[in-house]
Amino acid sequence: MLYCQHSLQAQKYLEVNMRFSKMFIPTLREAPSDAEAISHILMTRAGYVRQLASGLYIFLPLGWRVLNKINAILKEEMEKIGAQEISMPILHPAEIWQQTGRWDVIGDEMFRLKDRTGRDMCLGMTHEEIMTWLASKEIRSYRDLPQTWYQIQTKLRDEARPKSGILRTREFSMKDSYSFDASDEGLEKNYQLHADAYHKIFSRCGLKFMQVESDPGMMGGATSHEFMAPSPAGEDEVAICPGCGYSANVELALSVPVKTEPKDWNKEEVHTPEKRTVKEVSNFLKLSPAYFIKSILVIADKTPVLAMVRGDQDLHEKKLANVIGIHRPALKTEVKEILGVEAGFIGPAGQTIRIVADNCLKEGMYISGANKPHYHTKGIKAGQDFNAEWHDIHSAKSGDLCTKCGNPLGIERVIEIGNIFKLGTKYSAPLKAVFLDEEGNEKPIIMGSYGIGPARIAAAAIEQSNDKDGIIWPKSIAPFDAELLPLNMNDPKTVKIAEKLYSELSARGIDVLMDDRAERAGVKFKDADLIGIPVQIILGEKNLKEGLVEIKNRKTKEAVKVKIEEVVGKVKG
RNA sequence: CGGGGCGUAGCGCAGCCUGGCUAGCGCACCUGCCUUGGGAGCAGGGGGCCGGAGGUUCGAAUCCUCUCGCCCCGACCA
Repeated sequence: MLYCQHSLQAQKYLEVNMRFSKMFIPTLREAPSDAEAISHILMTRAGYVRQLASGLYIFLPLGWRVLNKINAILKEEMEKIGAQEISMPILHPAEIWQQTGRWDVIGDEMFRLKDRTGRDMCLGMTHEEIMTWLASKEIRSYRDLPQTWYQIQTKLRDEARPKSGILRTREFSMKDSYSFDASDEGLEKNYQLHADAYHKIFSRCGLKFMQVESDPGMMGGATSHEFMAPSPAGEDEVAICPGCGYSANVELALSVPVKTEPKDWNKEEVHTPEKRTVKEVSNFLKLSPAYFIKSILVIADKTPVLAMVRGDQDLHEKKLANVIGIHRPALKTEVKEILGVEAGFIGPAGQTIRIVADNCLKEGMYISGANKPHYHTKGIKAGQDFNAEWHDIHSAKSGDLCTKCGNPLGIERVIEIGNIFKLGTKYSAPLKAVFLDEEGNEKPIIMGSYGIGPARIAAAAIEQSNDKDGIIWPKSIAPFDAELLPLNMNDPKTVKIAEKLYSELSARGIDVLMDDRAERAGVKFKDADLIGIPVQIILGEKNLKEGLVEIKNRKTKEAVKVKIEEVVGKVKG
């Protein structure tokens, strides 16, 4: 009996919450002026989110429903690969972060605080440390492995620059999972299971996406991939080869710049008065920038390094950092001091400092600074005029050739929606998360970590699917399956049929939002399109007189008239 | 952190340069009438510490200084 009362109440509550007149859906006719990204504008206008402060967002009922839909998919696919859901604190003691060294490595991006006793604490930006701590306490034997634990948990990062609405925030929810294995083979398997699960997740969420090679960065470990949703609103770029399928974040994408027609110059010094940049000199000498060497002096750990790329290429800081470590550009005064000539006329010839040069400079003849004010040297050749450490340190750009198959690469802007890392023992070793193998040897657990940002999925879905009228949700993550639009709430017949359809659809497990407001038809249409529920069921007086209602597809705008009795079947199918 | 922009009603904006009536417009909101297939119409109404502090001035939304917040570009992004 008690149970019955409860469920009756629940039923009533549910119904109230599916009526537009009762639900909190504050739609806006105009977008706030500080919104720029389409997803940000539409989520705000359609009443999905509100901003509390920079990088902090409130999810309103519609927005929260979308996140829950996404989370449900995440959970299903995680459980399918044997991951077990747990929940970790977001307030962490400093010691654990100190043990892995990240307490010191990570800078202002970590929120730090002290508890009342003065103990250092931080807010979790990710959970490798805490997950590993747990494993270190509980895992003893190879028999306890493998394990995969996951959570959908809040992360906090004091971002240098929150941006694009919900895409880059200081507090966000993340599905993060962690695998613990006794062997590299085990990790490989879990890594692959996650990659497969991620493909299913993003497909189910209706996204266009791709998996690309990525830079493990400070996460450590050897291998990592990112899942990217193509969109101009993204902040990453990937290089894609249409020939062999090679795809990688431009931070590490390898490419071969298109070769230039070989020149056979005699070495000579050319007077280039006041011409300093590659652009200036190449215009002055009427030669393509590709015949020049761009030399950039940087300071790494107090020692100078001369980095060189071809004149038509750009140096990629991250690629260079992977070779020489953290570095900064040299000051103008340092250039003069170290190389003996002002910036603009520096070149590799005769220099004795460390030189790191882009692979493509190995071949060909170039023009470079003569290390003498207002002069450049024509006819410089690698091996003859200078020696260097050879690496791919240029930014891959559209039209560069694939290192694997030689086809021209394309560059695409993307939103990062997920990543997977092979961590190895980076965290288990310092935190002493170890196990005994069959022979009784103590070994560190082999780990992987895997993240997905649900809010980014939502934002990416909107970025990829919208029109001038509003959002067009993929069915799977829409806040409702269908929206009922009784156009004239003053017409008793309309109301009666709307109520009937509403309860019939609900009874069949279809989530319906009924726009029961006493608004005019135009307002309801506009809001329905803005909110973006995939199916609109339109109840107009004229059609109802003939026993018909209209079912309209939000995406295609196609509408079909069907008999009232057929609505449920039609929507369900 | 560097560069740029903006803070005036819930939202979008004007006014500021060249100081001076009661700070204004559109939308939204409230009341009534009317209307009901693409953000209707008429009439009436409520809502503001002009981001904050200090200064200049007889007088500051407006000029000056400081400060806080938000957005964009860059740096950064485990």
